[in-house]
Amino acid sequence: MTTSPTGPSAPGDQFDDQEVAGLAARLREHRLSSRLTLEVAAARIGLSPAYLSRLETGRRQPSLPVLLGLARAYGTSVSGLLGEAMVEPDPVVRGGAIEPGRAGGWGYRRAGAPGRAMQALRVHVPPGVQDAVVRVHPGEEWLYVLQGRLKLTLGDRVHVLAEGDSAHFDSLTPHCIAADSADGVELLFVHTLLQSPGGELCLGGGPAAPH
Amino acid sequence: MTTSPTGPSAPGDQFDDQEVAGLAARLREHRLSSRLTLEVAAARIGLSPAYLSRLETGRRQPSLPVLLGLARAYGTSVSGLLGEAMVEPDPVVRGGAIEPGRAGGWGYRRAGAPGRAMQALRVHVPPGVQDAVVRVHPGEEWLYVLQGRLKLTLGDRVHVLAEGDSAHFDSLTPHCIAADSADGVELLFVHTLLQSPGGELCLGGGPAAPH
DNA sequence: GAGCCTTTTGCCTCAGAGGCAATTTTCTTG
DNA sequence: CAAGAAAATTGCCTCTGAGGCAAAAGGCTC
Repeated sequence: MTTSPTGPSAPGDQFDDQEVAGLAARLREHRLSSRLTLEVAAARIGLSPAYLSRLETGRRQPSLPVLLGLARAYGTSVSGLLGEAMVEPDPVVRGGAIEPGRAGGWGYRRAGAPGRAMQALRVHVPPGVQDAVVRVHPGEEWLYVLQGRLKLTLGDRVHVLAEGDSAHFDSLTPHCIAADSADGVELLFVHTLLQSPGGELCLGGGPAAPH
Repeated sequence: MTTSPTGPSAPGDQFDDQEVAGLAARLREHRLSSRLTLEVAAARIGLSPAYLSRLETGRRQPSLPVLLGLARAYGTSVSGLLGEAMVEPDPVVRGGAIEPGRAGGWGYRRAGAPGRAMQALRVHVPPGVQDAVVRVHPGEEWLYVLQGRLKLTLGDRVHVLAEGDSAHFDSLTPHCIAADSADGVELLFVHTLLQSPGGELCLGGGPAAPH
């Protein structure tokens, strides 16, 4: 296709859409956010730096194996690389939402206005306080580490974020956080409540430690 | 890749996994479940029947455009065709250097995952650069000053925010921002496309007040 | 057996994937 | 600002393999 000299090619001749265009940008984004040079990233994936550069500038289109390799290397899916709308293929609804419990010992203060779809908080998580509760609720969450190191558990993966790192995830992903540094961790926390079913995000609970 | 005559090709040389293998079967499945002949389906997608047959028997691998065309024609996603586990994009974005230049003198770098309702950016606004454009759009906006002083105009009021201050307002409020310090201002910027009435500012200095 | 429909295969072409090496650009550092 | 190093891009080449066409198999029904 695409070629067919005489080809009327049926409806939809140019697939070379946003998707493919966005791919290049997304590839670069992924690599940069991991602070990798072309050389390092390429080696890791099994490509030449030159070729990777071409992919990131949209001058080449990856073959399927390469595409899969890229997705794997960057810890994402092909769908993610293509910026594809996340179409849930199966209508299966996973097991019930877990009621958020309380974890004590955190201090926080509102950093945004209350009563909105989006909530922003500045939170201090003292060391040693384990957030044993796994949270699951609708909406989106974003956080940014201001100071210290954060241990963020998403699903079954544990990420350690340093100062300046941020995370963005679906609140439906079971998640819990804890400090990973001696004097706790300071972070900004923004979340949306797409349909808030009474489930107010309960960060505080315990005695609000200052700062 | 795959080729590289001398190529050690790093870890993970055979991407030709289940995914690619399954693709063939899935293609056939999709076509048959629609009761289409190769000829009809191929015409619809814009391929030759022969080639489609080869794809369905795993003797060829589709290029990216073809893959997208197939997904579209069968009303599914690439991910679906590949039988990919729906892997959420890596939620962690490492902090790092801000890309200079882009967007009218501003430097910014995505701090959250793309393609979501909520977008997070880390922005550096150089001094002197006036954001002449007054923005108005649906959604909510939140920002946090990491460094420097920010002049924020909301409607007809001008606010000056210092380090640690944040603002939360409705994007429908005409707004524009500028640096108010010699070496520009560094800020975190989160916005949603959701709706919500009202709009206020939250000045906050240090760590603070509880709940 | 002959017609008809669908799928597979042989064979060809040529675009383009992908590597290498040289060049240019960007970042450091004196 | 020049010198050097590191990163990114580009020129050029090769050769795989995508993808078309047309002929060759199966599979029907009559």
